[in-house]
Amino acid sequence: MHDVAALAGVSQATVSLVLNDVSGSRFSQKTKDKVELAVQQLGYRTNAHAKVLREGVSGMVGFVGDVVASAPFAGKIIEGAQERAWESGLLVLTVNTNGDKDLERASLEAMLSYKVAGVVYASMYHQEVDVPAALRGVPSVVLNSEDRERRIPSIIPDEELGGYAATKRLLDAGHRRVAMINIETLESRLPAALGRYAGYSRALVEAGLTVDPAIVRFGDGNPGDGLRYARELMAGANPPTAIFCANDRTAWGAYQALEQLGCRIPDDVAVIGFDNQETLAPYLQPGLTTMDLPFVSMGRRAVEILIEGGEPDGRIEALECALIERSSVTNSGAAA
Amino acid sequence: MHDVAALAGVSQATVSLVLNDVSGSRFSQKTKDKVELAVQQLGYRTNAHAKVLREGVSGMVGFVGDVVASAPFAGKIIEGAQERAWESGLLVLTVNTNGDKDLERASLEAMLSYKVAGVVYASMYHQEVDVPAALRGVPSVVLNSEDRERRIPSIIPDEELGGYAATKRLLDAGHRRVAMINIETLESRLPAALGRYAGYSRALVEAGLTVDPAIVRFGDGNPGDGLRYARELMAGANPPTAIFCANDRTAWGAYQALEQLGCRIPDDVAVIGFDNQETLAPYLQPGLTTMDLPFVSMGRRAVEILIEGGEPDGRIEALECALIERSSVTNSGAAA
DNA sequence: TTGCGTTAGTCATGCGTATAACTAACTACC
DNA sequence: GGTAGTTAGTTATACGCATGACTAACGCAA
Repeated sequence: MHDVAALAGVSQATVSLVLNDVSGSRFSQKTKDKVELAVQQLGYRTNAHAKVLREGVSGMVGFVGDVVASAPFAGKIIEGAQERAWESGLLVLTVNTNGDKDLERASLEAMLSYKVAGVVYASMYHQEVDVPAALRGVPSVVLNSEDRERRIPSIIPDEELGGYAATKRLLDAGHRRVAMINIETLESRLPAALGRYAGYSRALVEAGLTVDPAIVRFGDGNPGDGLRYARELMAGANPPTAIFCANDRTAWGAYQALEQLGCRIPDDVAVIGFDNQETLAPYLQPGLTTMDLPFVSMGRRAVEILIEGGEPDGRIEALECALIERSSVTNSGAAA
Repeated sequence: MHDVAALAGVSQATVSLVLNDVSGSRFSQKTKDKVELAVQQLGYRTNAHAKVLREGVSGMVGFVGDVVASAPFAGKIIEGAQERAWESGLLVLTVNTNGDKDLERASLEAMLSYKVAGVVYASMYHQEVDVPAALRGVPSVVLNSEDRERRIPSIIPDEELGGYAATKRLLDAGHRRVAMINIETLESRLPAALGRYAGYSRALVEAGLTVDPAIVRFGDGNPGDGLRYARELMAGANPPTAIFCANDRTAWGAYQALEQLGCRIPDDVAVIGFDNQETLAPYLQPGLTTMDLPFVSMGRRAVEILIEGGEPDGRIEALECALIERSSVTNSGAAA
């Protein structure tokens, strides 16, 4: 900046004031032009660190996740976070800890050294999470998990509402006998399994039906169990006309079972999935109607809370899952 | 740091020297302890910006990608980059431009303001890419693409070698009639399609065979075309005993065709895929043997080049794809 | 002429750190 | 007891920027 000032024949202060277009101090157009020209010629770029040093707060937010990269949704969450951050002129510092607590501590430390405006703490595999002590006093948000101590706001997908919407979609199509193949036993306390099942129950009850244990199964989330349990369900005394699979891989297995049995989807049996797995759901025959998890929105919302910077509380925000219509559920009227 | 010094009853310089454990200057254990204690009590954390300001270079690297987050591999590349960066104590500043050139320019500008040690420029959809002018003079690497002007090193997967390895795997199992279903026409210039086909050809030629156009097809990379073309191939006069599908989705379609025809995999017909799509390949019946793209390694290698900081040249580094054995190819001996 | 307001800038300072250059006190040796 | 060498620290400075306080030059009214 001193170089620019020298070349333009003005003081460093003038350069700063002109470049930041500070209101209140007026400069002649001639001076402004000289400065701009010198900036061009020197290829000058401001030093963000000096600015931060002076102003005390940087234009960055931190994102630390224990996500294994293979999780296909990790990228979406990060993208949402980064997108929202940039809208406020912030950059995102990303760290992936793969569950390594030492790395987590160290990288968090590094981020805080860089005076990040806040930290998104994304933990993918635990319902309740212990937020690192270092985050005390730093604006932070827990993503896809919940702060065990309820001090920090958390963002999660609304699994219950998603299960409700999926089931209701089947009921609205006229089905009265709706089975569910879940992805875990309820004892596992997996929030996805719990929530989706709760939504399923609520939708049935609202429609004046009851949950019939004879047509509820708990698999492992893979196609093998989808195949096995769908076959079982269809072989039962009073087989369902629709199956709600708690994830798309399970639905894939159900497709295989139904094909083997000669059942047409959606005419004989409707199927609905969950997760909207993009490498799978669109390519099943017929295309799988399923629930989309709001990963991008979750990333966005997390950063937004950081930016809003209100008083931190332990509230949990559940974001809605969108119904993705394809062709595995008929549009109206009863089936079978 | 002045506060720490005051509390410990020493000078700020002493604190700095003790904390950085500077060799050459010896301090009494007593002084060191006093400093450590004061640091603890105050919860002092060094200000990275002041450090950068003084030293001129920050502990961050930039990662800018035009990747849509849905690309399941984006996360892997970023993870690899971040992992390698952290091994050298660097943090990664991530930006996802979704192809928006203005955003790209602006965020690059911001990164450079933060004095990043280098920039990884990841572009997913073009073979040749115009590297932004701002990257002149900044250590940078082009990832999964090539600098049109050949000034900056590029990292890509070795598609040709992958195609070769996949085909050779089939030949080694005893197959002499190996078909290929590609994912694009060669005219599309898609490097993946081109390279995988080239590898396929080379393997055949090396084995003393020739490429028979009668058993080569060009699909769209989706299961539909896999199904269609596999059926066509098997209906031909001299059907193949093995099919190399240039991606896993296509292989999925091929599985469907073979099932419909009553062919057993791998005994009647062997199938090999490409991409090692984790939501698909392990769940096909039988598990799909396929080639894994080295995304994590590519991310790692890109940052490594930045760190090595040699004289930049336009060399292209192609990283090897690993063969993932599952059960769609027999281990030895001829088939059919 | 004096005094005051306006315009167009400049000066000086501090943010927090690392380090070259310096110093004070002590030890060892003749 | 004087001097050189060592130990254990301190002082001062610069990195690049933003900004409150200041100033020089000019116009204009009384």
